Amino acid sequence: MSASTTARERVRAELITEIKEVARRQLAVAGADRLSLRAVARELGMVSSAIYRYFPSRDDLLTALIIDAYHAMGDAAEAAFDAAPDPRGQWRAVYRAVRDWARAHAREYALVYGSPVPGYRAPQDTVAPAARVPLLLLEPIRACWSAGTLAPAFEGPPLSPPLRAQATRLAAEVSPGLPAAVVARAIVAWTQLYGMISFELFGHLVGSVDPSDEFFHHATEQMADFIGLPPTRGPRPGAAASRRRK
Amino acid sequence: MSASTTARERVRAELITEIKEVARRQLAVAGADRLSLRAVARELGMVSSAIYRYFPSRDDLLTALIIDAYHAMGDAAEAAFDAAPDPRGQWRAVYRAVRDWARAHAREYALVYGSPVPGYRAPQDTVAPAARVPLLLLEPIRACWSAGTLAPAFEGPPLSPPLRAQATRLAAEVSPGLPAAVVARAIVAWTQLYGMISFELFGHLVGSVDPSDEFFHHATEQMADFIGLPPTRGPRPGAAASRRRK
DNA sequence: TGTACATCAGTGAACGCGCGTTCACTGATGTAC
DNA sequence: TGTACATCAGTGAACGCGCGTTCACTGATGTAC
Repeated sequence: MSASTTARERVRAELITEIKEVARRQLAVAGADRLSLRAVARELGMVSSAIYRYFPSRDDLLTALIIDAYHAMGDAAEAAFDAAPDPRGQWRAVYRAVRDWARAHAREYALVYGSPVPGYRAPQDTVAPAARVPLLLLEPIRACWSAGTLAPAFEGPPLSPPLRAQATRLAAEVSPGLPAAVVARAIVAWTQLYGMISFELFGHLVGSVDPSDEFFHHATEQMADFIGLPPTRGPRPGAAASRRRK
Repeated sequence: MSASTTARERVRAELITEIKEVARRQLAVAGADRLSLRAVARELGMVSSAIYRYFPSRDDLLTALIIDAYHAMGDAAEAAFDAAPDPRGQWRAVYRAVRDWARAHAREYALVYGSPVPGYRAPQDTVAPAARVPLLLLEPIRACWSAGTLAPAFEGPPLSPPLRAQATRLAAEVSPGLPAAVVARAIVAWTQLYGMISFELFGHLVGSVDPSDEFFHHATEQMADFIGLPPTRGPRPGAAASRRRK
């Protein structure tokens, strides 16, 4: 682990980053199936076979991009979360951050949440990064539950025994003590969020609520009510950040 | 329009159908980007250029498949709708039919609701077929509204003026008189439904609620409550059909 | 500090593949008189 | 009913393209003594 070894390793790490950046840029233009190792190499001024020093195959490069995308989204959501003043604010912040990230990185979003890339199987390494956003969404729910302030807008149907079992097992892993019914609701909201974003990005809201900003914010509050997060006291979402800076 | 002309046209129509069937079968295996005109021609025992007698380009074949997929899904949903006894039953029936169809035709579903095919732009002809399922979902809501039995589980946030305008315009096109707030809720439910199905098919529920049947049915009822459809009197979803046969 | 050797990065040619689309053409099927 | 002509379906060769991956190789960078 001498200085020189580190130097070589540093160069190597930089090139890996650079390859991923170029690949991401090409992804943004072309979509996942059009992503080509040869094109990436060309843009980097290398010969195509040189890429194989860094990624053993195209699929491995794709996997790296997928993991990066999950993390980029997780980072954005986490930063927004941290800047929010209270549980409902955190909920809003994560919703908004996920959507903003998705709109700014539509192809990367599609890579992760769109149709599975044919022939590609996601390895286990993607599981943890993928869980970051849902875990963040659970956090305000858990906090309110602990504080006794979680007040679902309506009771909803009872859980069937198998669903109760699934939700209980999940709660144990992720937020011990949270009731199964609450977990089930959270999953409903989670799927709504991504369904809404996918519809917006993939063009299915054209003709109904497009542009979608207002609808998005409305759905955010609907789902927060559905979950039972108590209303924020004081200023509304956008204002929260500026209040901090004061 | 003599009999002989019709004969030739009939053969032509049959070949168009056959091409689409083969293409659909290949889609089921490979995914949209791997769909190849040459492969389709090969399977039909034709030379690849012969396809151009029937579809001017690969994109036109894709468009035809997309429209067919919307219609297949619409047909399935409509049949289920027609067999249902009351508004909530219709809601359930459509939810279930859409999911069943999606699971049975995952690649076709992905073609339509997954990532947009790179370089492909959906022409206007897809709009009406795409609207069939959402229109079916609105139907029980409209019926209950007219009957005065629509009872949302909670009031929810007020609509911002722009959202109210969008929802009102949409209601005017689609279900005149339906209040904007109801339309907005319907869209929330609609996006939840497809988000849930996409997550299930694309593997994002692995590790939470997989298998997803129980969760799906739970979400169906949650969303029906959310919308305010009155509960069904008597037997539950599965039983409705057998009751008919009795 | 200097030399012999091992490791690694990158090259360039090649393999073998499949694709969408065009074009001039041959026959067969239908139409008009 | 029969013939001349027009329409259409399908052929086969070709154009021009890009792809992922392998392999033997040259140099440069680092390591051990």
